[in-house]
Amino acid sequence: MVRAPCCEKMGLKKGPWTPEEDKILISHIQKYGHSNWRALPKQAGLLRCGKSCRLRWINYLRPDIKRGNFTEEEEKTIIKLHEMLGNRWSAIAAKLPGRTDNEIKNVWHTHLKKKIKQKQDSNNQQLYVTVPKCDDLSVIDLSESDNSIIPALPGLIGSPGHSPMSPQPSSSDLSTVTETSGATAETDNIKVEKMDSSDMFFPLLDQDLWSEAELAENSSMELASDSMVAAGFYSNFPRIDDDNDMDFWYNLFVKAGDIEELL
DNA sequence: AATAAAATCAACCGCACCCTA
DNA sequence: GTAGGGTGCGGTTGATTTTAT
Repeated sequence: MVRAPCCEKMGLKKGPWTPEEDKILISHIQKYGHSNWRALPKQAGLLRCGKSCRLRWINYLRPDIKRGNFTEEEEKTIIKLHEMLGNRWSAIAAKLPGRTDNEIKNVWHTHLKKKIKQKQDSNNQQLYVTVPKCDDLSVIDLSESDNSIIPALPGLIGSPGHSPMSPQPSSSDLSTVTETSGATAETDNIKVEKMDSSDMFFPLLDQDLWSEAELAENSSMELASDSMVAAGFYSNFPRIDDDNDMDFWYNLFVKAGDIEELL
């Protein structure tokens, strides 16, 4: 058997659909359904290939399609699902009644990706520790900040063995994150010194330096990996070289707060 | 008002999977 | 077991619209 070309080139129309074509397609599907997309255009008298008909129906003509802008709630759902599922648009669409995979894909590429990046950028400004050589770093209390994203990092900064990056500031210099006086519980606020991006000492590393396989070696890190991938953290953090370091980053990302709070 | 640049979105393309002969 | 047909999916394109200069 010789496979027939998907679209017989001769005489088949491409490009935007006309209202007349839409009408024909809708009425045909209403009468006969769409059990065979390949045969459908011929039966309906459309000069389109089956693929094109299917796409038009699924993405535009289906009666249950929800038109209009995505709500805040829908956007949050997409972000969350994308964090879990990756670019599996149809799976994401299945969780959003009335929305198509194509539409979600478009919204992701045009809006949400940028939105997340902006959030990340602003979060990075606060999350990442600075080289504390500047004397006049002001101190901000995140509890009063609009961008408060770190609920608490008990025992993280300055605790023994937490030295995951290189070059290292000396322990006495590690004043970048300090607990407020009297902080005793995990929910206590912390203070983070305001930083300038030029002060960052985290080297930019390629994602492959910190592979999924490495993360998967440790189940706890595995938990964090999807969120990290989704948030683009890999490119900003150094690799983990020992268990202490592993604990450090695990605490930082998993205990420090749900990814949702970063978004 | 004219033009350029950026954003948006519908549609196409190629691939992979599943089913069937 | 294998090859082809049908379908669905994700990536990409390009026309159109909107915004900025």
